[in-house]
Amino acid sequence: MKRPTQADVAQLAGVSRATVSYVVNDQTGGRVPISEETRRRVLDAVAELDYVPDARAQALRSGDTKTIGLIIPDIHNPHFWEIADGVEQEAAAAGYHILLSSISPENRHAEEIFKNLSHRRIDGLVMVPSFIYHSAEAQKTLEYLLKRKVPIVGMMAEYGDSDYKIDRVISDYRDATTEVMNHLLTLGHRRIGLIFGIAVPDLGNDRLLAYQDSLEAAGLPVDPELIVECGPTMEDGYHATRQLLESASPPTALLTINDLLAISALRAIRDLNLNVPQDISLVGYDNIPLAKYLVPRLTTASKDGGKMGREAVRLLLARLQDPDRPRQKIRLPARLILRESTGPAP
Amino acid sequence: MKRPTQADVAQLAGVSRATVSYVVNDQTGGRVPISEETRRRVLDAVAELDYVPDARAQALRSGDTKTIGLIIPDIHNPHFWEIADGVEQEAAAAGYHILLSSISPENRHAEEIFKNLSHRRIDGLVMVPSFIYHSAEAQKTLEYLLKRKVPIVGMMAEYGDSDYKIDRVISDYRDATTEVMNHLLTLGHRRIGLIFGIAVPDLGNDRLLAYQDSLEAAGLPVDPELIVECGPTMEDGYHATRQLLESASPPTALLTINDLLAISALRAIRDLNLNVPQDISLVGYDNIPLAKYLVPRLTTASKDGGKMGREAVRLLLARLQDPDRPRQKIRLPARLILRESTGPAP
DNA sequence: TTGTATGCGTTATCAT
DNA sequence: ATGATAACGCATACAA
Repeated sequence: MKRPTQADVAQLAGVSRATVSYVVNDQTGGRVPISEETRRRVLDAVAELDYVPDARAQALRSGDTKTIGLIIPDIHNPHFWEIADGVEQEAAAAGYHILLSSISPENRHAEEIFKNLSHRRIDGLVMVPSFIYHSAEAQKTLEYLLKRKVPIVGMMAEYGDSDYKIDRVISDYRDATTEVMNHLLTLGHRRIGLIFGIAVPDLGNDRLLAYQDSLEAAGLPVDPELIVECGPTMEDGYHATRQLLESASPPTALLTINDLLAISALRAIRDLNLNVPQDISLVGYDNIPLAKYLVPRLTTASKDGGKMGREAVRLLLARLQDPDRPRQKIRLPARLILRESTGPAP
Repeated sequence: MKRPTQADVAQLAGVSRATVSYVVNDQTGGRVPISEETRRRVLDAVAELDYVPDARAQALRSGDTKTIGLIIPDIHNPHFWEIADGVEQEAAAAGYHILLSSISPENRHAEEIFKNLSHRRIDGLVMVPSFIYHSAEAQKTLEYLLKRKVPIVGMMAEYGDSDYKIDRVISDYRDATTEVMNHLLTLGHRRIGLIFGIAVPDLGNDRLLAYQDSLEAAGLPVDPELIVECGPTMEDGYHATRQLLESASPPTALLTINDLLAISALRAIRDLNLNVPQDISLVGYDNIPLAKYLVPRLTTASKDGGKMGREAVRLLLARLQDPDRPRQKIRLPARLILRESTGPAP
């Protein structure tokens, strides 16, 4: 069965198409008055036919699609779901839909997806822009969108202050990492390892930098042996941890790039018959919801992904309303959450 | 800067709009021949202007939006993210985008979201239809879409065989639960608890039913005290577990409705100074990626959400091609995955 | 208070 | 080999 159009409704109600439009869009409250009689007839016809306006035509006509693109780097990381959740909620509340793309680094389609978003004429874009840095093609598309004044909000680290002219939700783990390091140093740890499992180069540099700085500030050497770079999966993290702990002089404390890898590190530690935190202290990042249910409860740093997502959308909607407002930066500090996985150095 | 349209390109290239369309859509290979000369001029103009066709206009013209709606019940459950991931991948490969909606039970906007999907003229819909059952409004919208021949694929349990005329990816835990129960029974467990943390009534009935049937088949009573209904969050699961284990006669084995709740149950068990599996056996569902990294490694049943998602999209695309093909059911069996969290009854 | 006419950017059907 | 033109469904300025 064909979908009814405005014209069908108009015909059934015995009015013109314009009138249907007025009634459906409630312009009645505004400038165009509609008689109760007509109004009812139209509404009846709408109900009768199950008429639903066609968003494509509306979009074509009005210029905006009521759709926001969302690009996240790794769909398998709960931290990014929280962001997505926040974005979805805030957007839905404002009548916007989310076009979700997960651009993982293995995904060669990155540029294609990105370009497709432009093709779709999204009203705005929220992204974790890490993937941008290493794709010239993606950068070009970004420039394109920018030139067309498509509002873009990036959720990024402070340090990676590339000069794209976009609104930002800034949240990184630099200060939190300094806190973590001080915490561990105070507990007497001198050899602190870092499981650096990242999907894309540069991602996680906030943590790496602060880690190195803290070490130097404490007059400790930065031992490259203690920094294990690996892939972003739990399996990568598991093997990296084993490798590190089985080395000649293993660390007494371990930072992992995120809570997921902390879980696999926990497993690796257990498989080596060591205990957390007695034998080794462990710290994750992101404070994913289950972190506080782990055994032991995980010490971690928290970014509040939900809030990041909501703030990002708020920024986006504000710019949509006023395209020329000054560029904004919203800073969402990360908090250190002390739980049970850290303790005195053995 | 305004976005360039087909007309702008045509003007710059000194050709008609139709010609631009031909070149851009590569109809040249098909029936419409274009001279190399013209072709080049158009392509140059496209590059010059950074012209990107407007999907809205294309959609309006062609009738389809290259967009698939996806409705999942709980954005916080990794299982559903795996489904989403599968859907996204398969859809992207075919040039489709995903419009994601998470309809949680607390979300009063359920019908609204659903209706909105219709408003958007999505080409098809993939959903976990549990939420449908309890919203008359949602049912109406479903009927509406069905009547309009919008392809819908449901990912559901076998038993909940409502008679909507849709394609299905069937996957439930009925048989897997029977396996689980036999496994536990064989290990000597006689009092087996069930943490039934569900977001929506009826969800999880596959597990509940098989649980009860297995008990009866073994000549064991179904003790309502052993079945704790609670909400879907980890906190709910934590409290439910404590409540159950602190009761007069606690179980020696525990099923939780999903792995997330199993993690919180693990925590609760630990807080009561009990050990898994020595004091109590624990089984989850969904085999989320981190299940095998838990301490102890979690025995669970697995549904392969990624595959469910991919199959769902395949079904959808097939029906898009041939709207009148016979209705399909794809059955994806769940597997029992024995790990370390189950052992002999104490 | 309502109807008429026009255009949004495409594509497909005719002509030429 | 290319161009003119008519839809697609809607919203709005303007006319009545």
